[in-house]
Amino acid sequence: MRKELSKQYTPHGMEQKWYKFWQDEGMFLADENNSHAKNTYSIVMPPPNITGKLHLGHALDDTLQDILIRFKRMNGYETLWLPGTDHAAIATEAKIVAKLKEEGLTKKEIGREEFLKRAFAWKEDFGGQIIAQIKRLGCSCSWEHERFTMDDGCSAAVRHLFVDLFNRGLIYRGERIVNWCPYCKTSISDAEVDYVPKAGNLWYINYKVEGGQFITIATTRPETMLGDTAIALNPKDERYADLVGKTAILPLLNRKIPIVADEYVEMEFGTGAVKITPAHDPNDFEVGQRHNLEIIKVMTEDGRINENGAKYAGLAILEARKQIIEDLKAEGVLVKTEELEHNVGICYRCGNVIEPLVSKQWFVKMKPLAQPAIDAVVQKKIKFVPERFSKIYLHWLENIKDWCISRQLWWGHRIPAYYCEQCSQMIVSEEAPKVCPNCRSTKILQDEDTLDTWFSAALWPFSTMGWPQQTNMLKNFFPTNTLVTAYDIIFFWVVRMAFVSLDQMKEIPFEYVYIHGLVRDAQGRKMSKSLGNGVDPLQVIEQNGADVLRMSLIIGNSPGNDIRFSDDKILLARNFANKIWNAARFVLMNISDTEECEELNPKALQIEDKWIITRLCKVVKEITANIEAFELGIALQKIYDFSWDVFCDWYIELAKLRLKNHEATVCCVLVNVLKEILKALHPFMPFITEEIWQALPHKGKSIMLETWGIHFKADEFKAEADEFEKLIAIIKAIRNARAQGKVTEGQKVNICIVTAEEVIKENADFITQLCKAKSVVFAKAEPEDTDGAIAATTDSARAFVYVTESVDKDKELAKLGLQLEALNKEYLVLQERLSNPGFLNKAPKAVIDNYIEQKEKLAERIVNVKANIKKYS
RNA sequence: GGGAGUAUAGCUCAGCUGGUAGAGUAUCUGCCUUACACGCAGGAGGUCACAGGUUCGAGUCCUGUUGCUCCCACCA
Repeated sequence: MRKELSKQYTPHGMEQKWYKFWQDEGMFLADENNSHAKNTYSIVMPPPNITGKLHLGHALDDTLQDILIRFKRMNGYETLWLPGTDHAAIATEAKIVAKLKEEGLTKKEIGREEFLKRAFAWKEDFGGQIIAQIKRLGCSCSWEHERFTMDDGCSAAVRHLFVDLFNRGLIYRGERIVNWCPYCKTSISDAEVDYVPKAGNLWYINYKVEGGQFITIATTRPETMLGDTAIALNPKDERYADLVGKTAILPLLNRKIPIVADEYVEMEFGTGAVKITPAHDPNDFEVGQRHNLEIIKVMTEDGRINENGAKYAGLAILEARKQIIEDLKAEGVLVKTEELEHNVGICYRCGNVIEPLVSKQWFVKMKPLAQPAIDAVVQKKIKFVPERFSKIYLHWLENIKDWCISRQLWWGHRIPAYYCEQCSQMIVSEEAPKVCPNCRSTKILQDEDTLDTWFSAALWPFSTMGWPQQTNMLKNFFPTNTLVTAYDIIFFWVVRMAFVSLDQMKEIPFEYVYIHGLVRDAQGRKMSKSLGNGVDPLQVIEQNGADVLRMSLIIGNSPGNDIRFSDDKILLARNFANKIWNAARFVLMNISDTEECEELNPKALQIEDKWIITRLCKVVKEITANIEAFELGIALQKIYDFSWDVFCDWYIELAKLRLKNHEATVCCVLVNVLKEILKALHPFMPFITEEIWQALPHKGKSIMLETWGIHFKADEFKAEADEFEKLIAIIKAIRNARAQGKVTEGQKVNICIVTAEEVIKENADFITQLCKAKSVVFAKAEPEDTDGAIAATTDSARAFVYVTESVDKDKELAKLGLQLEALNKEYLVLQERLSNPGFLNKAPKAVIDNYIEQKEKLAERIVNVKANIKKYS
C-alpha cells in the first residue's frame, strides 16, 4: 500500500512500533533445537553491569553486534544473540553501601541477608533499565534467553567450576600478598589496580648494625618498618660485602633483623640497601620466601596500625607515618629526606591507595590453564580482529600469576567451601553439606567470601546456554562465532573466558574476537563522569533516533581504533537519514497504488537502468565482503556513497525525464534499487529501513526477514554500464564549463558536441535536462565558429557551450519580486513567534534555536534577493 | 624498562593484499530546478610527520628519527 511520508524524517514513534512488531512476531527467536549446526551463528553479548546507565561504549558495542547478527540473519543463518546482565560485584556493592550511608546505615548493621535483599532489588531496578535502553537502540537480541550472572543456572555453573578446579588442585587457599583496598575492605586482583604518579618522599634511615656500624636504607613508606624482618643487599655490591650475614637493629622497636643478600636489590637506587617487610610488599614477600623470613603484619584491614606496631597501634597509616618520622628524627637516625615522584597503586573502583598485605585468600593456579589458551591463539583457532590484539592477549597469559578469586564482599557468588565448627574440617562442594563427613557435626559454616566478578563472567559463553547441563542450545550454538568487545577488557574477560572454556568445554569459546576502540569526546578525551563530558546515548536517540546514533557511531570507525564522538557525526547521520527518507518519498510519489514492481523485465531496461543495476550489484558485493571482514565503517560508507552520489544525484535525476511519461520500467527500477539499498542499510539502520520498506509495495513481512544480496546478475550489463559512464563524464564536463564561464541558471545555452560515442548521441535528452540546455546538437568536427563558446572535454567527447541569451531582466525582476514578498512573509512569521513570550518560555530550547537559525538564514536570503533586484534594475 | 597504536585537506577521520590522493564538516561561487536548503551544481584547499631503502612505480612494504596516545611491568 502506498503511504504518505512526511517531508522530513522524524524517528519518533516508528522505533517503538517496529521493535514491538519484530518482537511480537518472534523475529528475534533463536530455535535452540535447530540441528542444522553449520547454519547457525551466535554472539554472546558482553553483559552490561547493573550499576549504571547505558553509555556510548555500550551503544557502540551493541550496535556492532546488532549489525553482525542482522546481517547473518538476512543471510539465512539461525542466529542466537544471547543477552544478559552482570552483577558487577564490587561496583554494585559500592553503590549499595553508598546508598546505605545516605540512610545512616552500614553493611554490618543490616546484616548479610538484608544487604542481599537490597542488592537484588537494585538489580531489578537498574538491570531492567539497561535492558530497556538496549532495546531502544534496536538490538535484536534473543530476549527469551536473557540471563543474569547470579541467576540460578549461572550460579550452579559457578559452583560446578569451583568444585572441579578445587578437586583437580587448581584452586588453593593460601597466605599471599594481595592488593587490599582499605576503603572497599576487600582484596582486588592485580588487573584492578591502577597506578598513578604521586609526589612523595624518599626517607633515608640509619639502621644500627651489630658492631657499631650503621647501614642507611631508603624508603617511601617508613611506617612499614614496624614490620621489617630483614635488610637486603645486592650480593654483587662490594660496598656492603662485609655486612651480609650480620644482624641489624630495627630503630624504634629495637628488633634484631638479619642482613641478607638478594638479586632483587638494585644497587643504583637509594643507598643500595633495602628494608624488607614481607607482610606489606609483594617483592619483599618473595624475598622473605627465599630467605625464610618472619612475616609480621602491622596493618589492619581498615588501614590502621595493628597491635604489632607497639605504641603506634591504632593510628591510621598516614598519621603513623608522620609520628614515625618525628620519632626517627628525635633518635637522630633520619639521615635525609628527598622528594621523589613514584607510582602509587590505587583501587580502580574507589580511587583509594592500595595497601599490599598478607592475607588468606583463594587462588586459581594459572600456569596449567594458561597454556591451552595461548595455544588456541597461536594456532589461530581464536582469531583477533585486528590481529595485533593477540599480542596483548598472549603477553598477558605468558606472564600470568595466580589469580586471586576471593573477595571480601557480600554481593556475589559465595565461595562453595564449608567449615565444620567442631573439627575445622573443610568441605568444598556444589551443595551445602548437612553434616560434617569427618565428625558428623551439623554445625557447618560457609566461607564468608564471595568470588571475583570475572570468575562467573569467564563462564558466560556457555553457562548462559545451560552448562553444565548438556543442552541442545550448547550443541547447536557453542562455540560461539564472534565476541565483540573493547580492548580494555581483554585481560579481565577475554583471556578468562578463553582458558575456562578450553579447560571445561575442551573448546574455544568463540572463533573471532572483534575488538573495537573506546568512544571519546570531540577533543579525544575519555568520557568520564568526573569530566562531565559524557554524551548520553538515550538523549541522542530522543533527539535524532536510534538509527542516527547507530550510524554516527559506525561511520568512519575502523576495527581497534578509538572514535571521537561529535555533533558533526550526528549531523552527518541525520542528514543521511533524511536523504534516504526523501529518496523514498520521491519514489513513492511517482509510483501508482497498484504498481507491481516485484520483477524486473531485463528486455525493457534502458541503458541508465542497466548502469544503476550494475553499480548496485558491485557495491553490494563489496559491502558483503566488508561486513564479513568486520569492516563495518567502510561498508556503511559505501552504502552512503552509493545511495547519495549514485542513486539520488544521478539515477533519480535521470529518471525524472522518464517519469514525465509515467513510464513503468523506470518506476520498477526505482523501487527495486531503493529496496536493495534499504536491505543493505538495514543492519545499520533498522528502524528507518523498516518504516520505508513497509510503505513500499512488497510481499514480505519485514525487511528483517529479507534475503541478503541482489537478485540480478552482476556482470550482465557491465559493458553497457561502462558506456554510460561516458555520458556522465560529458555532462559533468559541461556543467563544469558552465560554472567556469559564470553562466547562471537562468541563462539558456546551446551545446554542440563532437563525439563518436553513440551513447552520448542517443541520450542527448539527458544532456539537455541535466545541463539546462536549450538545444544540443552533434557535429562531426569542431565547429568553425567557436567564438565566445566555452569548451568542455572528456576522453570521448568535446563540447562547446554557447550562451545564447542574456538574462531577461523584466522576467527576472518579476520573479525576484515574488520571491522577496514570500521571504518577507516567512520572516515576519518567525519574528512574531520569537517575540512571543509564551512561546519562548514553553518551547524546548532546540526548537527555539532552530527558529533563530532559520530566521538568520532567511535574513541572509532576503539580503541576497535584494542585491539581485538591484543588479537587474 | 618492555610493547602497541598513531602521524593524510583548516577540523574529524577513511584509504584492505603497493598502480593517477578520498569522505564529512568548514570555506568560496552560483542556485528554493519542489524528494530533500538536513538540499542541488561547481570550485579552491594535501611534498600523505621526517630521513633513508626495496620497486618500473610507495600514503601503502622495510630501516631509522621525531611528535602524540595507550597498554604492561616497576621504582624499596
